[in-house]
Amino acid sequence: MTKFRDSFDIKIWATVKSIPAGQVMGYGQVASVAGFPRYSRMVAAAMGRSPEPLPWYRVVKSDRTLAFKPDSDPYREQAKLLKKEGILFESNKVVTVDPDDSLDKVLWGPID
DNA sequence: GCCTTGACGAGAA
DNA sequence: GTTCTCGCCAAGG
Repeated sequence: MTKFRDSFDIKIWATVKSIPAGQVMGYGQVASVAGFPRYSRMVAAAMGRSPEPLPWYRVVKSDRTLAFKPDSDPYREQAKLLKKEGILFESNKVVTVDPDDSLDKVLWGPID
């Protein structure tokens, strides 16, 4: 018998892993895409429980700032990984290569 | 069973 | 720009 959390975690992990490099998603967005609207807070908990390394650093808050405290180690860790993906910062906010960051564009590519 | 806690989200002042 | 309040939902004490 599967607990709610088990199936939830699986979906969340799958969704996080589906985020393209150089692209970021909000917690609420991840939850929604995974099929669990309004479970933004649980997304954070699910990531902490992940048995395998996830691109968790591609998940940021809805206002595009990082979820950790700016002076914490995890914050610096995430910032480092993001930069490695080509994502930069501006006033503590992540900046993707596409300001209009729609996943469609990333997945389908720019339409000439 | 109640209260607090979160890697949250959104809106108001 | 900041700080507060409220909504959200499972987990842990």
